[in-house]
Amino acid sequence: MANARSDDIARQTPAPAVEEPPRKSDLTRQRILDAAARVFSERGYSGTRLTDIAARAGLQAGSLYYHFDSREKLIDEIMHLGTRRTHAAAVERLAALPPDASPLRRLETLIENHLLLGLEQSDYSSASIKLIWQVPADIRERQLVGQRAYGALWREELEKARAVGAIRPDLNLSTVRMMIAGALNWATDWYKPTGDSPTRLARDLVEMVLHGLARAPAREAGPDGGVADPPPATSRPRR
Amino acid sequence: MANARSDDIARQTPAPAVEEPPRKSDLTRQRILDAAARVFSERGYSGTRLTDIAARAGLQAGSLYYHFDSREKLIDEIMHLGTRRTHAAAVERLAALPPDASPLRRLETLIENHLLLGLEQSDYSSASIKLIWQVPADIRERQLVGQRAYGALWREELEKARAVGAIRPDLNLSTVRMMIAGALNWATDWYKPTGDSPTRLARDLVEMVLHGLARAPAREAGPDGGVADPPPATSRPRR
DNA sequence: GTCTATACTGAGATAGAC
DNA sequence: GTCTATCTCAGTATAGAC
Repeated sequence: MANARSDDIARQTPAPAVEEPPRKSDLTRQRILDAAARVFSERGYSGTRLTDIAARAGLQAGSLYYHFDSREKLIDEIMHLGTRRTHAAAVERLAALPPDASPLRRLETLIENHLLLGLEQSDYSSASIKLIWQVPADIRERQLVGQRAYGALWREELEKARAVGAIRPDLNLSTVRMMIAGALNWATDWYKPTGDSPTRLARDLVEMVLHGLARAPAREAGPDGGVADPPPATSRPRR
Repeated sequence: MANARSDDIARQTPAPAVEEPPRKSDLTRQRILDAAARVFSERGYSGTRLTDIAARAGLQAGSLYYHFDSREKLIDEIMHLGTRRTHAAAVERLAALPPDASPLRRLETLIENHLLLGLEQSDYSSASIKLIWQVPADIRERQLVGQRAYGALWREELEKARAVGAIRPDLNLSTVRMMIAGALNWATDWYKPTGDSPTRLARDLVEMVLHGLARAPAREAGPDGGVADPPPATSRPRR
């Protein structure tokens, strides 16, 4: 799938206080993490054996234990990194918006960021999404705690949008959040690189989430300039 | 969660041609299936051991093999039943609509049916949803084949809606289908009986999917009478 | 048909040589 | 640090008594 995955967005290894040459075989540790993120995101929790990870990292299964205490610790770290990475990228992309960007434009950014990271930009993000409901409950609990900050970001943006009347006031926002997450995260599973591009998927998804599936009769332009209105009825149907 | 699950909707054991008393311990077989559906839907693929299933069905692990060749066969059957059940219930509920129900009303029905079965009405449906991306690829392939008819039903209804102009013409319908599935199916994982009721969730979900999150300025009533329009701006916010 | 007892297997984990 | 070899154990599956 993604030989070209960069995964350099928001790599947040805490920078050493002083310039140190990266200790020679913390590089191996990193290789193992990268390999594991990839394999887990491809084969899931029960489909991934330590042997697979070791093979991809170019060593023997037993050698992994020099770097990690257990398979579980390895999973913990990958998922944690995935969440942090998604979160950091979101913050970054929000910051890159013009300061007067509308709340809807900001939500759009959150949606795109999450989907693109999960689909093709980061094995860590994909893995954390794919694994969250596959892993045993204790692992999941730890992860959900770590995801609070990211969840809070979504909540804030949604509330901000509601405060200024950009979104409907009648929906339970935490339900909304979970539904959007579902639509985005499920894609991590069904997405095949042979179909629509991630960018195109993101577009349709943003449209659906913000404006819905139903033909909105005579919808007028909203107060913000950032979000495209649904195209006119004459658009050519797709598929 | 669901001691009261009926699971009698669309139970499709092929009726014997002649009236036969149900063979005494096909009943056991059924008990095993019910137990397995429940446990798998609660603990997932790798969290479920044959011992758990046996315990819930009231026998020893080894005894399962009198009724099923392998754990895999058992999973196959449960998931298959889940799909059939969801599909059959959908057909039933569509048939129960007034013949002049609008296409949007029909989509609404599909959405509600899928969500409610997955959340609380059928362990089989929950299990098939929860397991589909957890099981090994060969099991999944078989299931996806079995789901084609149900997928086709969705596709038909969506296309019908588009044909009469009830939904937007610019979205890729198979993407739409997967996004809706994601929003609905993800709920099977995060849903906790302590929050909003499934009915309430279904309402918000239908609203989101059909009309979107954005405040639609000056939306007018659609041509169909079945679907509630978004409430006025004065609605009281939730959460 | 269901039980008890046991065989088999895959995969995580450890030990010790290099 | 990484290898090879091995231990351990959980969990599926089988055998044979009842």
